[in-house]
Amino acid sequence: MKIATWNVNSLRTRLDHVTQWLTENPVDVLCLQETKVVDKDFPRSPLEDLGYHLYFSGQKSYNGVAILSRSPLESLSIGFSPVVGESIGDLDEQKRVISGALGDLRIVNLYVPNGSEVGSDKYQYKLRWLSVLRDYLQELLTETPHVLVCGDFNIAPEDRDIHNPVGRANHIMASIAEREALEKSVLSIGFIDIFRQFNPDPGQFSWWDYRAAAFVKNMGWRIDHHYLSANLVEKAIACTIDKTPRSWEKPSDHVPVVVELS
DNA sequence: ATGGCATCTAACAGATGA
Repeated sequence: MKIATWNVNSLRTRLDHVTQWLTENPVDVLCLQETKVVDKDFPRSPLEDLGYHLYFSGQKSYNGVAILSRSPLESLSIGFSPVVGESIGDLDEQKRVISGALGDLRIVNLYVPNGSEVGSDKYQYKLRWLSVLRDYLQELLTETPHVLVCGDFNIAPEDRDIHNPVGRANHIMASIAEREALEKSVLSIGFIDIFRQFNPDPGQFSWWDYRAAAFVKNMGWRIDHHYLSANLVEKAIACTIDKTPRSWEKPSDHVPVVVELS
């Protein structure tokens, strides 16, 4: 079974890329972020025609997440509050969390806040959001030991995940507090960054800035991830980054990351 | 280098992204 994650930076703008990629890579599940489309305008037919069931949570202009699955998902859950309760303030207003189950496997699709600049209000929001993510994932782990958490994390976990780590301690997506939050909310409760189980090398990225010809110079960041719960790691066969769509015309700035499970 | 580029909007400039 193959599961992919891809921040498409507007699903409607990238619809041809998504359908082309799915035609060439007929994964079982595709988790999308930054769909930027309200639910009533979600482009259903082109994706259903490829054989996918669609699950989505969108809003106008920003954010938005979706799961495309060849088999129907069970126990669909949108946002943090169905899992952690209503005491999370404004953290479900932005549509960043969707989850569903395939048998005993729970799949969680996340679009972690960007954070803008270190120390900004959006940065504090990102850290608050990650704090609630810990409660959310811990609760899910009590329900099933087989949890896959994927998405755009907007955090490069280590310096080898950045083309040039100089100044990263105060850089958004690599600051000390962000990495500590990722450690506390995901890694410390047993999740494994499965890409690094197969690929230890530097220079492997999932996002390249649109500016300064970053892609052709491979000046990227690895910020899109698949985390597997400890009980799922032994089922992992491969995890790969597909850079191909970044070279297509008018691409997303992110590319798909695919994990294969037995 | 507060640029460089892309996407969105009760748009045509400003917010957001990373």
